[in-house]
Amino acid sequence: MRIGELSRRSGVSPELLRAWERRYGLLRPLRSSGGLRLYSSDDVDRVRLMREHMAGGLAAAEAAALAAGAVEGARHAQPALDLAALRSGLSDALDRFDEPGAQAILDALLGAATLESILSVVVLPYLHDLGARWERGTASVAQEHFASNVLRGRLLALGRGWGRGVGPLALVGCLPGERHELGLIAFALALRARGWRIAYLGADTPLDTVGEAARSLAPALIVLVSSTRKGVEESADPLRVLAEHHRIALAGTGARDVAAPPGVIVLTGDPVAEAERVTTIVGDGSA
Amino acid sequence: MRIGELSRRSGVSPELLRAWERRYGLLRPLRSSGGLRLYSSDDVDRVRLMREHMAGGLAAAEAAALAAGAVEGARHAQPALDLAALRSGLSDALDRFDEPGAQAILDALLGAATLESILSVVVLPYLHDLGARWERGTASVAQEHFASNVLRGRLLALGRGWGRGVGPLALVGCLPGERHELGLIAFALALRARGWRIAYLGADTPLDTVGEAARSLAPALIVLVSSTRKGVEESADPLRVLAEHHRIALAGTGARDVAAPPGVIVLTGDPVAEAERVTTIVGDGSA
Amino acid sequence: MRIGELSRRSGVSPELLRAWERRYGLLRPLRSSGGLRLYSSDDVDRVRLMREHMAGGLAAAEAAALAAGAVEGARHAQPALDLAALRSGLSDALDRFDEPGAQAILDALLGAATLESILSVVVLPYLHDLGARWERGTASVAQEHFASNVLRGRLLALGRGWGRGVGPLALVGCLPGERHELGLIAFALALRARGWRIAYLGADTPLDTVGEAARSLAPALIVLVSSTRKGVEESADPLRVLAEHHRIALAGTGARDVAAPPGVIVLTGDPVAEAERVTTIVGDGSA
DNA sequence: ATAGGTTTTGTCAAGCTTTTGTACAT
DNA sequence: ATGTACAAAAGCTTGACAAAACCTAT
Repeated sequence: MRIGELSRRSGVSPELLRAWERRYGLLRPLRSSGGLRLYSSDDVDRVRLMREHMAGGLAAAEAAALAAGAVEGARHAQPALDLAALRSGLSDALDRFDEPGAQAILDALLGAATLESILSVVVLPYLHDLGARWERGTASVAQEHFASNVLRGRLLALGRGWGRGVGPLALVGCLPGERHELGLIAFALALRARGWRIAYLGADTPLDTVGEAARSLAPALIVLVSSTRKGVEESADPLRVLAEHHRIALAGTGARDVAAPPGVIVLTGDPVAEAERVTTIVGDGSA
Repeated sequence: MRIGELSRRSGVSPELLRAWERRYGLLRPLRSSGGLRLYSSDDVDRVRLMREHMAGGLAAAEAAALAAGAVEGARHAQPALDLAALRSGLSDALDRFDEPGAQAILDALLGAATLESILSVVVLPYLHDLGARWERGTASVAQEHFASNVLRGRLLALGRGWGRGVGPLALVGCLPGERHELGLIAFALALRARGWRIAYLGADTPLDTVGEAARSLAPALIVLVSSTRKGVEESADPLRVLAEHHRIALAGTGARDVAAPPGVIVLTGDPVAEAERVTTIVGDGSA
Repeated sequence: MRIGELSRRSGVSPELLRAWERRYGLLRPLRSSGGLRLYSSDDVDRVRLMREHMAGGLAAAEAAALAAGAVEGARHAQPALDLAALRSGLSDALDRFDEPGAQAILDALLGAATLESILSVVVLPYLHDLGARWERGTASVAQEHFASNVLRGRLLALGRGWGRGVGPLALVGCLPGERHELGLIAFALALRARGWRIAYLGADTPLDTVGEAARSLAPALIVLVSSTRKGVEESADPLRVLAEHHRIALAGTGARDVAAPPGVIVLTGDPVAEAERVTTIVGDGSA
């Protein structure tokens, strides 16, 4: 806003506002191409605060120093959308086997936040937490089954049509024995958001099955997930063979600290970040 | 649409619209073969947004930057499920009599969101908006008919089989003279999602027909809708009689501020919320 | 009809009708042997639509483009529905790893047929056929994985919110070792269509997990599925224990010809029919 | 606080083109 | 029926202008 509007909102004359700027540096407005001062709504707060301090008896110079600093501080204390609260609400609902409640929270999330932030701030941390509670024995297997199925249904629905388009094709699946497909779906969604096409094979996919599909689809990338190191080691030989003909990425906690066959990209970070990285790698190489 | 129509809809003179385009790039209309500017309905929104910002005290240049940026920004930081965009897409498709386009958007919505949120965030607001436009004369009767028929077909398809099952039975219909059944269908779907069985009588149902049906079906609840107050008042006497033998709920904007006969539940809120409330009431009473 | 009649019905002068034809191609009348224009009743609609659009403020050129397109669109939108053809189309699309194609067919199905008929005429026979082809070695494991995941995502989306409501609660899951959950989902959907609430535990659920969930949810029925006889036999003992406290139904081809523990309902038919039967049994008993 | 100059923005005008309904001659 | 013509309405571009708001400097 320009100086007139700021004056109206704050009750301080334009001349005085300019004086405060020159003398105390209270405000640092941007300038238009013609030189007019352009203020933000923060500046209104700053000016109001300054007036309050002066009404409280402070000298102008002191009031300005306080007002300039205070608004900076307040800025950091305001969360836009309370993702943390929604995450714990989701967690509670799923623990209670409350499917409608969980769906309602997911609706709210999907309508208000980006897919990526939902994945990396809500869903993936929730899964991680559920896994930890399961190991400590404070979450039951039934809760884990129930929650997985609710989330899986929802995430798969978001992937509807992910095979369509003109982007590079990613063939995605879990290594044999691996049953946790939520991380894989999250990864596939993150790839999809970057323009990839997805062919989804799901949980517990034998490697010769992957090979079969790869022969007929000729994907630009094969993504395999395993949450256990053992799963990766047991598949080491067929992986090596597969890697001779296709570009392969290996993800999941099981892929860490494993000697990957040559040519296999190891993805150790979170799905969203790694999807970005893989997109860069493949994009540079092939396009 | 051409500049004159945009001017009429937005309340901004053609000269000014051209000036805003030249100076701030607020709009980027297509051109006809002869060079005339052709605008979309998005542009109406943009201009309205600009005027709102100016009414809020912003200078034209800043207001334009915000209005143009709002669309850009929405595109960049897209929520996973952009309900607002889908709603306006639906609105555009129906305005254009583009039935396949509308169906595709409904497909996408049904795949990704809960029926409830689709009803309360997309369909019902759309109906409300259509009604408002119709009153202002900016929507034609043909458009309203077309849109109603597409939505009614789709929603009724979702209700297919809603009479089956084990839940309490709701007998639903419109009061005599009432022809807008979409709100009623939405209400019935929300009840169905809560386990009710539905017997659907549709638009413009004489009350003795309702009485007959009620005698043979013994419903746990009769839901009647009227969008006009007059409709409710004219049916006051037979309603009173019906209420002696059955539990009745009265919904629709016509039900507001009306002296309801004793024993009649008046539902003034949106269908989804009221379906929840009614379910609680009846659930407490009977189960 | 000739141009005079069309003019009378549509309220547009013959000269103007000819101008619209020449300029915008709005109508393409047949010609009599003498060269007179011959119109169909569709053309009346087109002209009326054009006038509606113009009344709505659109310029003639734009109105004509919309009117000509809308009638085209409406024509394409009503092909009769051939379930058998759609089923084989679905099968082909899934065999080809063509996810978008499969989704489009599912869209068409869901828009035009009841869920029940889709399940019993398309999805379940398709699964049966896929199993048979797999045994004969004419379908690959990769195809089966891919198809299962597409269908599972779609069916789970249809079940969204199935935990809500006032109906009896069914706790559903696959027996340990059982990985084919599509039949289970179909069964759950058929129950839901009859007013049941569903708590879904998914594939490969340990029986103590089921017991845990049952203790906290107190379901009216527990549904367990197994496609192999071996799965049932191995779980015989814990099943007996579970049956002492809960009403249990056992479904899937594995449930046939097995000596069921006392009190366990054995469901040997197709999911839709058996859902009906179970609803009758439980409905008679409790309501 | 004032003076004198600058920027911003809504409006208008002139001269020409496009669009579109109607009319007329063949 | 066809083709052409015509005129009113609406639109385009360029350019200008004046009031309001804002700038710097004194």
